[in-house]
Amino acid sequence: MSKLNPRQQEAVNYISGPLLVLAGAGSGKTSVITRKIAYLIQQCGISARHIVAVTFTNKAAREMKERVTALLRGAEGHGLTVSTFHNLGLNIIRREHSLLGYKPGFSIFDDSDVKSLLTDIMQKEYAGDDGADEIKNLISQWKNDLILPDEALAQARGTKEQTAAIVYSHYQRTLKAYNAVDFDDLILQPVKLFQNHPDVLDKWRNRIRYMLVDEYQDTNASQYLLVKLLVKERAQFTVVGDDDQSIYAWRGARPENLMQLKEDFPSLKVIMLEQNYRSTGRILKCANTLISNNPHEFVKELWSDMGFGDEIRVIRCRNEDAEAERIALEILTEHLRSQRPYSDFAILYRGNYQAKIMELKLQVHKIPYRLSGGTSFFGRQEVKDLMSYFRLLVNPDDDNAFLRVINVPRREIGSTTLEKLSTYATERQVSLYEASAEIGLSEHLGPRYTERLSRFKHYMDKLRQRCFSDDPILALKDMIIDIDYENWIRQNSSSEKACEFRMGNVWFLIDALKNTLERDEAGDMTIEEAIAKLVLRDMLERQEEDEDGAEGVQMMTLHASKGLEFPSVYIMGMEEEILPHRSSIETDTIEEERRLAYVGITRARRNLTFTFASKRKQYGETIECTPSRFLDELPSEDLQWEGLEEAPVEVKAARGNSALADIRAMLKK
DNA sequence: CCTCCATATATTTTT
DNA sequence: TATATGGAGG
Repeated sequence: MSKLNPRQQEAVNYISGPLLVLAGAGSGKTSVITRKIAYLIQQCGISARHIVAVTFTNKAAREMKERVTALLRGAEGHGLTVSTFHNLGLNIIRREHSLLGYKPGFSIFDDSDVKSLLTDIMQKEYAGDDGADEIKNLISQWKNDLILPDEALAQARGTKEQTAAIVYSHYQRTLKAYNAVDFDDLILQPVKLFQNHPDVLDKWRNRIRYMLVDEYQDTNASQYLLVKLLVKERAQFTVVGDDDQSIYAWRGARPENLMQLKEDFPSLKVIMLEQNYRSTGRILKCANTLISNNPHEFVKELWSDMGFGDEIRVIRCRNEDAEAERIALEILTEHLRSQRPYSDFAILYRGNYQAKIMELKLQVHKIPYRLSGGTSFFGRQEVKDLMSYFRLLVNPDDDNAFLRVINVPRREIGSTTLEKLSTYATERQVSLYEASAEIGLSEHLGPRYTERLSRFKHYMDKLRQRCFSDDPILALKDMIIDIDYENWIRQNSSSEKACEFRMGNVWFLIDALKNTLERDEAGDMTIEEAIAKLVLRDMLERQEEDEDGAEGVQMMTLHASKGLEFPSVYIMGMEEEILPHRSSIETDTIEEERRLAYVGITRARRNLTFTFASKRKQYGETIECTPSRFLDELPSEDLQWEGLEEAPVEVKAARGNSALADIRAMLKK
């Protein structure tokens, strides 16, 4: 454990009021938070069970918990809560579900569930499904801003918003009927609960006496309100954030919450952490210069004592192919020459689509790599199928899950049968599952079909019983064999190898569930909870990580790189329309793109390289590219340009300041 | 119910 | 240009 610097120490020791820590990139904010938790417990006599630390990702929460545990002895940390916002919300809803009108075992709808439900609603009610994505975003925005369906309808402007508001109210009713919540509800519902039931809020306030919030600049309106409600009056909290690393505004994050804090808590103390323990001086100089182009409320200037370091390179390439080739070759030679492991290198890009060529080039040169992001594990068919089975088991009202699994594998229940079942269920005001075995159904359907439906229901009923009385994991394993899921997968796979892989995912999921149940310290985790955790991606990433010891070049989007660090960083596609993304140029919101570039730069410990292509194939046609304006904003004396061979002789001679202008002039021709 | 061809469509995504 | 989705037809 390293010593804290005076500012960090101050942040740890200040407990007499609300505190905002503006922690620059690499300034050791996690140390501050973890040390502070230990301090609160060991020096201030606050019991761990009264402390709550919130993060945005499971990974951050896990890491934090591990580091705190290392600082504590024995049972000191018992009852400490370190969780994500969503997990905290989930726990609140679970404890108070009846007040909110949910039954135990409620489902959590992920993005794809939400989308399919919305398309369904729109098709049924409004004949047409154009812009389901847009409507989904609008609804999500409303929820993040704590706007309920009625209010949304009242304030909707234009036909699109009005339709969205109507769909919203319909959607919310349907979710309730399905006994389900979506991700946004995990925050919104607790806030509503606290607003409407002061007694319940008091109970939670008494439970949470000190609160710490990480990545505060990423909180949205409802998350902030949740924090505010919980800490009120007592105002015992520490929030840590960095306005310069706010890159999720498009997702509802409100970096202005940092300012808001000052107004809501006049006694707020602000501490800035500017010493960086990660990068060379030159990299930080670059980062500082770039970000100074953004308007600022608080001005930070990162510095470090890690030496000035190498020049920052900017490499111009003929096209996107040459760009990827160049990066691959550089990493290869650097790895061979200096014996540095591949995991020292990271390749960052703006959009996932850029990863493809890069991946190809790395493969050609047999360079191992790890790609994060892209199609998620949860997007896979077999995972969705299985998750739907799990969900239906703990929540029979989940029609979405029912529809997904009813014909997986084939049970000869076609669309006509389901339509009739659905009409009947709506009429009777019960779930599809419930309706499947009701006597009255036979008036609408022939015996053959009612038989098939009721057989399914009875099978699931029996399974549910086993899950709750017996060993649930064993029951689920048996289920997979019972329904001959492997055969179903085989039929739907292109090759035997693909089938094996997919069955691997199935057993992996079961394993994750098993571990979740076993690793629970309190030992009282139910399958409902375990399944909910699975939907929240919790307990899954953990296994993924320790599976493949992380050897290989790291490839990820700039967004995904936040919070990480690498000795050598390559940022590719430094071009107008890519790094300041086209739409952000159009909507005049390049500040966030600049922060994105800033995040990328500050990931690098020692070496930083930018690349860009002068020509690029896009949607079938070749287009000329202009180097990113952000390159212009960097201190030119610290940049070393390469790849200007094709440039006119005089340009070749004139490096530095005028180089970029010359390339521009040349590209114009 | 499944397969194939035409057509549209092209950011970032912690949960 | 590549990929995903949906409709038509077997």
